[in-house]
Amino acid sequence: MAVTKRTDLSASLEDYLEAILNLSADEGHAHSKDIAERLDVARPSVTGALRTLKSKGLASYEPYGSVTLTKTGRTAAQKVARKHEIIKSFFVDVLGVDDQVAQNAACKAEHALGPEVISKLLSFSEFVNRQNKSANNLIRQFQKFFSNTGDSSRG
Amino acid sequence: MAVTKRTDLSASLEDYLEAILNLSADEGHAHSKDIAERLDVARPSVTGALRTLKSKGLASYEPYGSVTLTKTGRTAAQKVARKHEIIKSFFVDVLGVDDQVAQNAACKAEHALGPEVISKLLSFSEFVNRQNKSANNLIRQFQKFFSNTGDSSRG
DNA sequence: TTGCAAAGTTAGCTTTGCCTAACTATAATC
DNA sequence: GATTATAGTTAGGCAAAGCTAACTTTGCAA
Repeated sequence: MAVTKRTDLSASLEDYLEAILNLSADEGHAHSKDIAERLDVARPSVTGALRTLKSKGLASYEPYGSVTLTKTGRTAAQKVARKHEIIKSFFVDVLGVDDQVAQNAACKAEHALGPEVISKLLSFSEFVNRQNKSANNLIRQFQKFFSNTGDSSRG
Repeated sequence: MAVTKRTDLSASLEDYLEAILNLSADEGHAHSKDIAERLDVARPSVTGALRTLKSKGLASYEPYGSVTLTKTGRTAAQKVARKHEIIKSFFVDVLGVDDQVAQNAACKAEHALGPEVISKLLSFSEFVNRQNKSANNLIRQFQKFFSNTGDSSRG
């Protein structure tokens, strides 16, 4: 098996990578200030994180310059973003969780779930979202089932 | 709405609570040393955590004495343990994830998922594990579907 | 009953990740 | 080209959570 990661990234650094990736996609560039806003963090915290990302070879960045991801960094960021998408889509499409709640939960869970779980979660969503009548029907049944038995006081 | 928690617990403190609860159930008592072993942490780290739990009114504990949970502590611990069970059972019974992998993933995800998601996840597992033929059948279909399309390199 | 091993604690240190206050660089406008 | 707002950095600090090394307590066993 190929060696993919030498050092595991912290949840925090994964968040920074994801923010840079998303800002680059949404705005065309990732400014330090925008990263701070997106992560709801003070500007000096971003400076520090960028230094760390650079030292790990994940981001290209010069003081007062703009931020881009290296190839390695982009790959890592995409992995996190993909997890996020998969988890959120499962929460929304299968479980019927509210979009904003799903978004927040996915933000946290994306750092907790490894490849085995993610892979199966994705397959499950795909399976269920297929033009598979019985699967679709099952989800509709579930939504109905939930509205009878489930309520938020059970959490 | 009733006030349930004044201060959110860190993931780490939740882990300690859960360990104390589980040790008490499994062994009849929770010794500091056993908590350290279960959480794979050094003994002094446990001393510190117990002091914190005590200061928050979650554990009863005197230096060199034994550890028990207060009523509040037990409630909090049970909430965490219940999340763990729900998540793990979903991973194993619905997704067909390996038991040990599911166990580890649940350990981490239990700190990330709030009541809305947990509640729906539970209902979904219940729904699927019912003597509901079509649901059962669908899960079997999924396992088959997965073995064709899913593989761990997709994570 | 003494004496020793195991359990628990203290002291002191490290890392991570965040903060505020204050300084510097940049770039935009007059 | 000087001025100034904005972006970014530095310095210094704090809290959480862990660690090791060394000390104290406790309880069992000879």
